Amino acid sequence: MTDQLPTTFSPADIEARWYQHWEEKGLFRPERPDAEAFTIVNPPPNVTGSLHIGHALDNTLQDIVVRYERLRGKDALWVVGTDHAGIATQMVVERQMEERQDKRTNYSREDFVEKVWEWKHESGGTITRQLRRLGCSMDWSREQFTMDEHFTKAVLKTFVDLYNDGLIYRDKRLVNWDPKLKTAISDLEVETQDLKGSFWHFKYPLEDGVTLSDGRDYIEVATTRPETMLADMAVAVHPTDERYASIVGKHVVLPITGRKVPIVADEHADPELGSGAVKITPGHDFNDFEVGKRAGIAAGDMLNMLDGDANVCQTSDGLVPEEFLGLHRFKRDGSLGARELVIERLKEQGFLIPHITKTRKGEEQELDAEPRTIATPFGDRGGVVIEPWLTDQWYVDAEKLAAKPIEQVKSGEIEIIPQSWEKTFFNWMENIQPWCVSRQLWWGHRIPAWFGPHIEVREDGSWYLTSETHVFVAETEEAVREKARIFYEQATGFSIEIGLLQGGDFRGEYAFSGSNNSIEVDLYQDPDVLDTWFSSALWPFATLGWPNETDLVEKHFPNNLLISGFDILFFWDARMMMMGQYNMGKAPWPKLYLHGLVRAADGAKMSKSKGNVVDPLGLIDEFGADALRFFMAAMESQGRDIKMDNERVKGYRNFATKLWNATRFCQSNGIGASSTLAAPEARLAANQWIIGEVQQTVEALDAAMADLRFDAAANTIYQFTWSRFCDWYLELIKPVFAEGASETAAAETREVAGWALDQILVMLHPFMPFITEELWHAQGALNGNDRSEYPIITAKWPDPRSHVSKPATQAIDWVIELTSNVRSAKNELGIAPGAKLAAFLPNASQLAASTIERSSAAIERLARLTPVTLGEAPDGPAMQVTAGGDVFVIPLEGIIDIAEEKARLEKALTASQKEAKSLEGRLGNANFVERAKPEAVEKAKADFAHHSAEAERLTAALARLG
RNA sequence: GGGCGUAUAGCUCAGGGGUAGAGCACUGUAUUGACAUUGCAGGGGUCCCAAGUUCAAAUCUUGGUACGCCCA
Repeated sequence: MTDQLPTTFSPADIEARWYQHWEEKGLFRPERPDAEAFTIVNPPPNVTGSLHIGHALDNTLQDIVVRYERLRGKDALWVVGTDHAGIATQMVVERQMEERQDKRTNYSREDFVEKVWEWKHESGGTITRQLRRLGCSMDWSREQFTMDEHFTKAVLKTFVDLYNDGLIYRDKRLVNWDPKLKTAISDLEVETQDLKGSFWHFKYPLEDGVTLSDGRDYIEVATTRPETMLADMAVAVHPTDERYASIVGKHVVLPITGRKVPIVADEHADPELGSGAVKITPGHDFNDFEVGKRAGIAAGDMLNMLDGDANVCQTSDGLVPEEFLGLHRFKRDGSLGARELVIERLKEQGFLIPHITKTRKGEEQELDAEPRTIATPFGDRGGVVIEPWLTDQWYVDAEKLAAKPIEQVKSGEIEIIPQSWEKTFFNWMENIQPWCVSRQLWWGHRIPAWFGPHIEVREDGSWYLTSETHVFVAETEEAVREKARIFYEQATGFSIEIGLLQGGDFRGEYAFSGSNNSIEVDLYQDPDVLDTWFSSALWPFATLGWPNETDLVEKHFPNNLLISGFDILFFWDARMMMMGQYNMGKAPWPKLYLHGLVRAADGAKMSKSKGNVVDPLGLIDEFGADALRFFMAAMESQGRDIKMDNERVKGYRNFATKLWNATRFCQSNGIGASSTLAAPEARLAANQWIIGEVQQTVEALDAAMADLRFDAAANTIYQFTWSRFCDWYLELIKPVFAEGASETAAAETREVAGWALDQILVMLHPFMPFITEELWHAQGALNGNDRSEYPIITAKWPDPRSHVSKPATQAIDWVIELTSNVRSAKNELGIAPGAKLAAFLPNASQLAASTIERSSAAIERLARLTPVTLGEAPDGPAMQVTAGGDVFVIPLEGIIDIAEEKARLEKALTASQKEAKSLEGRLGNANFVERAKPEAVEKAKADFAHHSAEAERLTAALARLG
């Protein structure tokens, strides 16, 4: 530590140094075995991620809370780690391969996964380095990764337990299929966008001889997805629709494929919409799937016309013409797709009903289709249109798991802040759909399920292999072998050897071989991995070692609080509630704090494509991490997004500089570190006053933190530091250090000022950790109070144990009022602000008399009044200034323009009279006096007295001027 | 279509039954003793509109308008 602080605060010079110090000394999680725990888990950023402005907000808020609780003596643990981010990470590595003309499928699954791990070790630490730059005090010694061995164990156990409880099951139904990434995704990963599209109208001819009542031999259907007509399995009409009542149960013969499909009655068909008849493609549309099921079509029998790339494939009935096979679902990269060819063929064959419209000139024109806005589903990662596709996937019974969390939020066991999010939460949770958790990826937690042949045993004890699959779910290979062995031995009565094969994407026949004495059955592991969010849902306890290491789990679960952006309320927060309840029997945390988005300065959402992304690291370089953090805290009011404002960040950089310079001032007067937590004894009014102000500030700050009002907390410490400590206290004590002043007073003031500054540093530390640590040590060095073993990060939160001195408060407030009024009057009258003036105070109040006696130096220095004579002023032109009930007369022969002074006083008088009159009116209203709250009446009376007294004083002052 | 949120000074936002606050910006002013990344002083607001409740509404209720977000 250098003896003298540089004149300007340079964040870059201290940030890295202090961070390294904290981390190396283990100060982010000091040993506090007996202390009360405080635990927050960090939302694990994607291992592929880099710090964006949203992370800066999220992590600043968490760090403020964690540092605050650590200062308050808690055993504060901030769990940190990264998420393996299945899709995102696999995409990153695949993209890198592409750049080298390489691809995933050139490798075995094992080799590819090995390459992802290599990538993770080399490049996966970006965001963790960046979090350090922000000053986040996480427990890096226990850094977690969702694919760590112990974490994987937790994931497998959860899956197996859920399976055994019937809460995870395999089902064949439509999923949201991303044809680019070739994986299923969950509902939440689908983003709907409104696109301009078309609505085509077709004629579907009725089977031989059937006509509608109006004689038509066709039925009209309309669709936004004409290509799916290749897999149509029905036409639906509303059961009450009389137009079609006669043909329900009859058939249409589809153009192109010639497939004969029934006309069914179903409520899904809206008689008001179009013709009232809709084509039904159960294999490629979520609504149609339900209609199909109601019409008695089993999921396994639904026609599928697309492969995993969304190219046309042959349906099981073989009716799709050759020319369609292999075409993409719709136009892509300039090549026409199945959609376009279907339109062309229908048009040629006269089955397309044109859309008639008018041009701007009023001429009729014929279009192939009606233009329409279509809500189109996109995959949030792949960015292509989602295809509803019929596959076997694993589903979590979310409805059952959601029941308890819903109850907990309703009962207040889990508090959501701000509360307005509760409705959104309930709305989703109460209508929750089965959660598709399997993903057709290579990077992730492999699903612990093995498939083998299914065996049926007849009543006579004989058995046979069916075409079905038998699923074995267990945490370990040994357990799977054992389960399978028992199953097959019991069914067959033979001795069974189980082989476990990992041979990739097996969907074919099962091996069942050997002689009667020793049969070998080969099982294949499900090639799929789990949704990333399945594992991160376990974060609040799996990071603590669950299902092992119960001491950490016991102390730190449930966590105390979760802070997250509202954008992951469903993805993550709600699922943690479900899994916390399921695995631990408890809510993962009692409080969920949701913050908003950080937006660009113009209010737009930041996005790479818009190019309006603000890099938090750039802001740290420019203004320092402390300033950025303070900005985030000061702007974080509950329930509103934050608009980026660099000027404001700059303002908080200025605030840091202000504090820096205040400390330099203190040092130049020998004010150094304090050695007590309690406030020092003080006799001087200014010192008593600042002690009281510290006390009030701690109270206000604690209250704000208890309510998680980060803005109020930040503003409290900001206002105290700048507007109280710097602007008034330091000015008030300057005379104490003047030559010839009392050494006792100076000593007391050094004690108190050093203590007050220390309290500021500690209170500010959660918000501005770097500068406060730097100044803390500088203060220690100044008076030989070595703090190398007592850094601020693990210091003690203020506890002044003192009461506010009322007389001191009144005296200092009076000095402040006098000073402000003198300054204001001088300014208005154009008198040099520095001019020292003699003043007279007739009829001094007791407060005035004693304060003038005790604090004449301060009055001279601040109000620049000297000497002050208690008594009548000589006649002549004078400026008159009030403070409380006292009127100072300041003679200004030759300097002052009487007319100006009169005008000034008259302006003030008018204002006072106006106030007084309004209050008088209110007090004259019987209704007010009778019905208003007594406090309100009292206050009105007091205000009236004050204003009328002020008006009297001003009237008298004007009279003096003649 | 359903739900949620927001509307307060030029800008970004707090607040909240007793006629309004912060930061920035703006105006004037100050420069040997911590700080111009500063000090001092000042100007600036029918608190979106309308009705209702009330002694009293910017604040509560209802309706409307505008903007934003989420879900279908």
